[in-house]
Amino acid sequence: MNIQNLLETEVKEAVLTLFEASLPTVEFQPTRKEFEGDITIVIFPMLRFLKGNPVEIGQKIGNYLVNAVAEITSFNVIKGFLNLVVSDGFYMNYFNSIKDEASFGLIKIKEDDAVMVEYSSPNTNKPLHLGHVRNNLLGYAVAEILKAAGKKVYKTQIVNDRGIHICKSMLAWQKFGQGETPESAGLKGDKLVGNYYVKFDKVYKKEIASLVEKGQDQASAEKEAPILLEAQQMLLKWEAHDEEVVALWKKMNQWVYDGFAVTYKSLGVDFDKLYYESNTYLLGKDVVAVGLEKGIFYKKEDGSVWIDLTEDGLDEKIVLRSDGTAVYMTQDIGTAIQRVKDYPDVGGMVYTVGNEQDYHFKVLFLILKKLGFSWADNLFHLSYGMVDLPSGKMKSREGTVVDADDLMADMTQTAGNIAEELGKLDGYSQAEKQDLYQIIGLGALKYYILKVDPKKRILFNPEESVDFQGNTGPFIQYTYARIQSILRKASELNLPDYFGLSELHQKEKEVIKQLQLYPEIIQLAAANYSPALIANYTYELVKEFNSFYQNISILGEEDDTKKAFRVQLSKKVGEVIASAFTLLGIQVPERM
RNA sequence: GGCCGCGUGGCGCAAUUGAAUAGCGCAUCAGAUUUCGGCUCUGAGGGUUGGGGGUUUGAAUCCCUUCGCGGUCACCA
Repeated sequence: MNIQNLLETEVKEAVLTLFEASLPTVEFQPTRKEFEGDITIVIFPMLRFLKGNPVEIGQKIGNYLVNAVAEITSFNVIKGFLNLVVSDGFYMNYFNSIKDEASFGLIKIKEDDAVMVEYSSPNTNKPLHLGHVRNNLLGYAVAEILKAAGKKVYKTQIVNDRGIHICKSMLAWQKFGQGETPESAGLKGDKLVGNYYVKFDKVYKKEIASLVEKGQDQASAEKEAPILLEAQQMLLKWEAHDEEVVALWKKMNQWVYDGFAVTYKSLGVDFDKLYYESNTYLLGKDVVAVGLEKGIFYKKEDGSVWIDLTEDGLDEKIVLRSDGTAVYMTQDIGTAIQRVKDYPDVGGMVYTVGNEQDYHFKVLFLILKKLGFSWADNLFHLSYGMVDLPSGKMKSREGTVVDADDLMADMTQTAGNIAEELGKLDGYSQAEKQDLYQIIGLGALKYYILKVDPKKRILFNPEESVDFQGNTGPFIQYTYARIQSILRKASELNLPDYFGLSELHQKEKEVIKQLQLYPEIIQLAAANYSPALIANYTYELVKEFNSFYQNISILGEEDDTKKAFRVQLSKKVGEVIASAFTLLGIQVPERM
């Protein structure tokens, strides 16, 4: 029970007896540091329900609470703010109640309340890059946060494994590959296939140039370049289930999947269920037929099917081509429905997709709602901004992308260099060091990306992104490691296991107050799909701990009971840091 | 051009639901501690929250307007 829940009913009670008015809610705030008190009640919103001077009202409620609630020892009123001082005993009891709770703040999963979280969803013609990294980190973290808030979660992705872009790399390999394989080339499969995608583009550009030289105009040259026509032929063959093409497609896709598996493993993300576009690209057409009957969609003269969303402030959108084939929207409608068929407990979905598709998802959700699906009210587009480099925008064909594997290797390397300079890892084996560097490097990367609001674009500077100071992953990891060191030392001291203090140091109180927020933060983060909230909370906790650490001696204290308490408090802070970082997909090191 | 998003000290980011003097980190300066573990802590300087107007007891937050940046407006995905 935290103080807020305790006070809410008491305050309502107070207002009822003092002013004969009933309040729907009470507004709480942590008291600002410069004022005396632990929790603050804002009087202003009450003025709508009862008349009077805010200061007087505050005084009266304050008096009432001090008398009625044992945990409130005193109060002061400044303007419309009622600052309450909460007794040390309350915080001590609170801490005792959570100190052995292993899954503090986490809510047990309710099986009947499932969410499907989609993220990653790459194309199978090139390796993952920095943009995917943000996507994966966000999607994974949101999935874990939802779990922590008690939702059953299915992590999924839809693999873009078909289409003209896949045929391009297949064709280039067929023409120029000379049987090269990932083994023979010594390359990850996704890298190898990506190279042929680039190769295709080069040849294609050359062909266009030579056509233009022969007098053709640019636009038609782009459409008639022989290699492009060949790729289109290949797609037709694929759709006709041509054995040879399908075999090649399977082989090369498998190379890519093997490569992705490695990248996902180093990123630390996973999936419960994979969907493949090759299986879903025909879905949705039957639903369109149903919607057409219901009058949700309409048919144009050429046979194409549309939906008119002008009344909703959007425009008209096509859902079926005139030749009867599905478009992107059709597939997404069908896939969403398929997912609920596969997992009937799913009552909502989260789509982790870049903000260039904001409009698409707005339309998709609206269509699903109009089609009358009960779960359509619980769809969320986890939209995020682009990741730019100091050099500008990333473009795959121009080679200005940052490859995900290279990036992680770089971060690990940089973390290693910095740690090496700082020393203190003597006695570690090379393998242990490498492990640690990876934990730190990835911690830096993940925290750097997750701490900012997803909506904002990120300017990613690889050189500056590994930082060990301030609001960074490594700084928090470092604090965690320091706590572990304290615990190791403490375990040699033979401290009493019982403790209970009647008085708390202000810094101890502050740390407990910060711990107290953790369960609320998880709920809030889940409600807002916001890993950033967790990240920034963790940093606040670390700062609070450091201030505590600086101001009072933990192991130097002569009183064993106090020492034991402070060790327990440090331990709990460590646990919450680890717990919060786990939600973000970041590991914490025992030493660093 | 229509629609959507963003704009906060030099830089990078915060700020539940509209609340107290807009916080924090880097960087700069001055101290403290140097105790378990180094990069810990305290303080200072630095802001008309892009500009203008409005609603409100109260606005970074809501409304209008304007400027800047980005995205999107395909029978592509």
